[in-house]
Amino acid sequence: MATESGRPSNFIRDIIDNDLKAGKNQGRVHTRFPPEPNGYLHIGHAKSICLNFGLARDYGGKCNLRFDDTNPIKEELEYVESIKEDVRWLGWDWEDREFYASDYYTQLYEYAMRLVFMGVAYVCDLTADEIREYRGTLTTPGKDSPYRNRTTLENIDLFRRMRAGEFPDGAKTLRAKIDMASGNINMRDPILYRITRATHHRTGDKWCIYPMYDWAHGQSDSLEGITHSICTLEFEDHRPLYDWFIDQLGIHHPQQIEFARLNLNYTVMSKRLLLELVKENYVSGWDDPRLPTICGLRRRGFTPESIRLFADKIGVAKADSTVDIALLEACLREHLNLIAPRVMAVLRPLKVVIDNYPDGQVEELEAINNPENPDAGTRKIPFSKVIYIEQDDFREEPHKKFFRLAPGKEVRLKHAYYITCQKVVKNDKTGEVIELHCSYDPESRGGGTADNRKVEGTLHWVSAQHAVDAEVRLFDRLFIAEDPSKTEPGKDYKANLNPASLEVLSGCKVEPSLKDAPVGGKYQFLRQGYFCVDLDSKNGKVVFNRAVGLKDTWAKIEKRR
RNA sequence: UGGGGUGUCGACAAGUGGUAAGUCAGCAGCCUUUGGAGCUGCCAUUCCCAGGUUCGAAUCCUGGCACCCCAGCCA
Repeated sequence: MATESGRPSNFIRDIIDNDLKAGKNQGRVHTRFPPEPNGYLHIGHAKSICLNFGLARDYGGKCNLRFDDTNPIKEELEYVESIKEDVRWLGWDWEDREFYASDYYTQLYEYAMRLVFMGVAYVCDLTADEIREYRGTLTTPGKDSPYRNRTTLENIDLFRRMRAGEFPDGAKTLRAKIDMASGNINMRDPILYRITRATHHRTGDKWCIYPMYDWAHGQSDSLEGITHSICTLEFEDHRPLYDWFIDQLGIHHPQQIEFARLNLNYTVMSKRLLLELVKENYVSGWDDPRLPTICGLRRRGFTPESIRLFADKIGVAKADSTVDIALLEACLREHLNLIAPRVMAVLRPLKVVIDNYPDGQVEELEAINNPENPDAGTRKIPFSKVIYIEQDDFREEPHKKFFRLAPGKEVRLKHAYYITCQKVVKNDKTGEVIELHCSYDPESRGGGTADNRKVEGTLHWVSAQHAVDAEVRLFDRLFIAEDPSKTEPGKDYKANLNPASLEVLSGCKVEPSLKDAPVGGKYQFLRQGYFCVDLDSKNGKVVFNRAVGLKDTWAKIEKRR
């Protein structure tokens, strides 16, 4: 995990280094993570969170959590709670600096009034359609609103009355008077306030005018003394507007720096699409383990460390990019490999009777908990005459590279004995293999023999009479297409949903130590992958989610054939 | 046709005029009581293209090309 504390070079750190060298901001570094509470956080937000909080950590600065709650129609308390939980879970601490744009509504109103007094903001009576019309297009300039030259006195009066609730929703707006001919559309007299009678999750019905994001954001940063205001690329051409506001007001000037948002293949990251998948029940909820939401990843079995590691590894730059989801998975494996206890679990059981093993005998065999960490110690696992192995670990007619069990072949049972397959029992009708009869070598107890003979394969197993039943959920990517938005004409991203993204296995057999495994507990099922106890586990029923599989060389060999 | 950005390996991404880091993926091998992990080696004579400057260019200059974002009273 060395890279997590390492300091990868990136253009933002270069800027900060230079600022520090130049003595800007009295050497302060103060960032913020500014989510809108209108949805759950996803892995893309995690990139931004780790960037902002990570910068504060590395430069001995601070990072605020600020909710940009300027649109009461879309925002809810449920979302602010989930956001706080997720940021905390990721391992970051905003201490007492939990802020809301709505904390600044009064100040923002006063700032706006200042602009009105200065003659650079006016009340406009144009309808939404008219405003769009007057705005012009990308290639043609807009034209001035007929209300643009109202007197300052009239604007003061009108703006006060907007706030006082004298006009119906949408009847008027407050606009900055900048330049309707600007090539930058954001500068064509942007709207500062709109009239909307909606109950705000924090301010209730106190306000009937709400600031636009563009008006609130820069001033909020300024009020908080933010030095480096880091945001995504699409706000690059808003920067001149934010600068204009700050300069007009003559207040602290944060420096905005834009970076490329995270894209991941085989998934979607937009809040709108995630909301649709949740609302229309394509997934089980915001925390569906197939979703790239933070809570989905958490339920899936991801650790905060693995996500932070991922954020470090993908870096920060300005070029649009799409990161391979395999990198995210690799980060999870890297962390879980170090910390996850190894256990044995048979997902698709095949019964094996060891004919020469004494009836009724049970041995407690010692098993190492984690070869990567000797401190994890050992545990005892029961062995007996009838065990289960994985169906995939037996082949009647094996390929020469198949190192597992086959008629007449000897394999090692992990931590136990060598067994040799003597007889195959099949279902008369279907021909399906339903049971194996094997012999064991009593000299091989613990997994080795005095003659040092080689066995090609080592299998995991579970003693039948001691096994605990479990349900296991296997997840595959939610979409079959690298870029789900690329579809045939007339179809949308949902056409790319993977119909096999969830496979539920019941009747799985896991070793007895897992009987009371805690929700959220993470394990490596030997030779299979990393699994996490799902919150659906209750009254003795254990449910595991496969967070990620182990690298499977055999699967690759088999696929090539 | 306006404005703002970006182009370095299959995917991310360092590089800031001195001769292309690292990670993931892939490939080959070693090792292995997990076909896991670990270890070793290979994987960009070339940086969107074309000119130019220079002893020397991914880095500087000129001209192209491609891609992304912007016309919500969303953020």
